[in-house]
Amino acid sequence: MKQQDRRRLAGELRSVCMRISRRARFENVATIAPHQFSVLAKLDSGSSTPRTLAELECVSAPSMTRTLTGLQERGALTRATDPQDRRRVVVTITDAGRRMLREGRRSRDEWMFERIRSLSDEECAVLREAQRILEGVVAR
Amino acid sequence: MKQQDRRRLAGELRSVCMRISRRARFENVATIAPHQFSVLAKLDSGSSTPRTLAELECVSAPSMTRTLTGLQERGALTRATDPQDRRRVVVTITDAGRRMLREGRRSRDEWMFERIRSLSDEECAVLREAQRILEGVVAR
DNA sequence: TATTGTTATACTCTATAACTATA
DNA sequence: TATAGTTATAGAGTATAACAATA
Repeated sequence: MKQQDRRRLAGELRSVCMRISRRARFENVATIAPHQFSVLAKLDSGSSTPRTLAELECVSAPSMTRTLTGLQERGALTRATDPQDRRRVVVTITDAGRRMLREGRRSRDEWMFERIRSLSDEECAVLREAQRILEGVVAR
Repeated sequence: MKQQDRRRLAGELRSVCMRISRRARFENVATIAPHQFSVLAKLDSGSSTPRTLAELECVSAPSMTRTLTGLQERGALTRATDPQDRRRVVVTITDAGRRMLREGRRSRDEWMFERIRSLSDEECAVLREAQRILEGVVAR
């Protein structure tokens, strides 16, 4: 495939991903905001600290403090000072947080599922393969 | 493909589209914000009014007023009262606005292109086909 | 009286700078 | 003196309510 064609493919793929992303976000009834959702997803695979979370999410430390406070007020996580280094705070997801995460996922996926279900098996196979390739692309 | 598998595919596709969307947005050097970019893209295919643009963009009328004012201050568009119905304002993109739009597109697409260029021809073919299917999905 | 657009005001999420506690 | 986290404050972008101009 020529470089020119790849450039066009890149542009069109980027565009369609953005539109899907936008609609899956807008057209759902999520009770949890995107930035909160993203933090809970990180915490679901293990406890962390505010600083680490801020770096992973590409936001400032004060922004993360605020996000964590909001989630804590809703009972989605706990904050505890690390006994080893008492400057540090260990953030841990709660069962309620896991429920919010699950509900958020379900809500977002519903939009996509409604549009996938009417496709042919062949089309789904292409999308499955594309998803695998894109996982590699985004991992870089 | 079983319903269960489709549901999982939907979730994973939605997720990877969001991550791509997020990174293509964050990791670019765009001089134009996403909501401004989106409005200019609409105007590029023809003049419009604040109200229509607000509805297309799913934002309130005052928000659109603000966005338009910002773009106008940067010389990206003009506002003129409609002589037929003097309550209405006709918004038109300028040449400077078209240049911003082009530059914004180039900047966003660059991230994706850098990751597409090292794929095999076969992988690109799958992505091309997937893009076509996803265009249909998002059109609904 | 209804419609189009803007202004007034407030809320949320973001950032940088200043501060506190601990190492 | 350096680091982790929070608080203070300000700047975007958003919304609803109130307003002016026009139909």
